Amino acid sequence: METTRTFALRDYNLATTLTCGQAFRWQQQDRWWTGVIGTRWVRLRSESGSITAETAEPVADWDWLTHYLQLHVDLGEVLRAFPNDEPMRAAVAACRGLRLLRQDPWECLASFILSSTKQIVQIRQIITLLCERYGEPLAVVPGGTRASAFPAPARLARATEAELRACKMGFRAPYLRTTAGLIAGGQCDLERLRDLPVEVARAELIKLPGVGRKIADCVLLFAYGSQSAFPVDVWVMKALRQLYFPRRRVSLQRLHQFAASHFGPSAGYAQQYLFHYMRTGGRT
DNA sequence: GCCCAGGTGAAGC
DNA sequence: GCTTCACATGGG
Repeated sequence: METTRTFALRDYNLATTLTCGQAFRWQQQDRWWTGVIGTRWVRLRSESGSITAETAEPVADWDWLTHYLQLHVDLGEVLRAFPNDEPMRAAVAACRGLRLLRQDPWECLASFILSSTKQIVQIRQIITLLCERYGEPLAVVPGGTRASAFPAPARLARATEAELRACKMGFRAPYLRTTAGLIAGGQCDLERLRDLPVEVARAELIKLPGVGRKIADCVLLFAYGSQSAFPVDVWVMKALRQLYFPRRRVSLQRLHQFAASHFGPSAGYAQQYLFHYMRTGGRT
């Protein structure tokens, strides 16, 4: 049992991974990245060849952290499965060490319901308010900033629409509240979806209010790890059209077909590389 | 003021 | 089927 542990690894850009728009609660404080994974407060520090983690309370088994960070993944193997074309070579060069996390399905689903037509900085604001107001307080290190767990579905289902709107989520409030109720009531079982074929799980997710193809694909990829999920938002659409179909009109449906056939067994990773590449304009 | 942001659902054709 | 529009809020 200890509160600190160091993990040896390579090809892991912690800062890019935690801020590239897949998770929304990580904050930089001095040399540490502070966040919450499940019901544990944790902070992470990256050094060359290792990541050091510190928790508030002693930990016997660190699997929750290595699983979240996907430390066992061989990034070289992932990248070798990318198509060998110019757009992907440029994206890889711009996103050194970018990894996919493996997040909690409910937090991921709720976060992306709040993401629609919002900039990442605003999504972070909304989620911060939501956690402060409705999440269970967590133990932190002495002198650490207060922290809360992501609010449980039942807690958000119990909030009023007006209360949720006060967290600045606007028209997304009824979507979040109703979906929270369906999860809390067991009409949708997020743990069961983990074991279903990806097409079936996607169809189940899309039944939830405020969840369409894009948000369903985010949950399939970021929470369940389905590499065939390829979320197409405005940035990825821009990337596909500019880089693969310049000066042509291509429908969203056609882009999905192209993505499904072109990007291979690391498609989900390829999507995140294109997303980050476009958002940062090729800067690292 | 204007356009845009990790979209979705409903209404119109 | 596909296209258009409303929906809140804040950044640039």
